[in-house]
Amino acid sequence: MLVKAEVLAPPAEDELLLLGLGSPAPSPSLPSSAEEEEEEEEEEEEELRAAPPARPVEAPGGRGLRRAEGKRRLGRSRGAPRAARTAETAQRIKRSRRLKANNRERNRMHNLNAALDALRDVLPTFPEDAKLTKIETLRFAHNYIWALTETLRLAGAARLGPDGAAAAAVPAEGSPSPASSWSGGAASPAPSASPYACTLSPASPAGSASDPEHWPGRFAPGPPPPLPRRCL
DNA sequence: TAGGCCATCTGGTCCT
DNA sequence: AGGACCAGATGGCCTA
Repeated sequence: MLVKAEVLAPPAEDELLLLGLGSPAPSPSLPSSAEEEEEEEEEEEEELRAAPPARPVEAPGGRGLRRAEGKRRLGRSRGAPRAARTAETAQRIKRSRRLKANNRERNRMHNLNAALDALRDVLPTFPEDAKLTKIETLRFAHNYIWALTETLRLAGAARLGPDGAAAAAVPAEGSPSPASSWSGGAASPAPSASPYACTLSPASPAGSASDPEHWPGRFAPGPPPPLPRRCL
């Protein structure tokens, strides 16, 4: 499943860019990336196009002056020495690539988060439950899949034969059949459409619980239950 | 206020 | 060379 990153992407600031209006004062720690990125990209392209005759050196804050009606700065030839200018050019290109990489990384993480959200959507939780954290979502999904698999296995065994298999299909506690006890009855992988009488316990399936450090807090592994669910 | 969670930046590494 | 992926660092926000 592919989820477009744009869904979660921050609002576009294209208009501002097109109008030549940068954000008033981007905080130093949060460089209003998209915008700055565009600027820098533009700079890089200009840099590359106009490579040999280096552009006049600008003060770090003087971006707005860059396209000042083609007016040449006086003293261009008297500017920084060529070596310094090329060094600065290299610096700017480096910076531009960094910003590009930051942008890609941001999009990548947005995609990851979108996938995580999609996963949350198909996990059975009480609606009033607080949003699962990332790690909780992954662990819950892991256990949920395990529980569904187990349910299918037991249900299949029940259908197959009367000898032993049927007995195995009935949980030891004598509770109703696993499949029917799932909210909505069907072990659908997309149960979000129906209200839930129960929710799965995110407790670990057997086997992966060996490392307690991986199961902190409310996701600590309990005894591996045949059906990790929590009916209150 | 400490701790948990998160988003973002960053530099390194691997892959195409 | 450029992009994807990864892990560490950092700072903000929220809650107990």
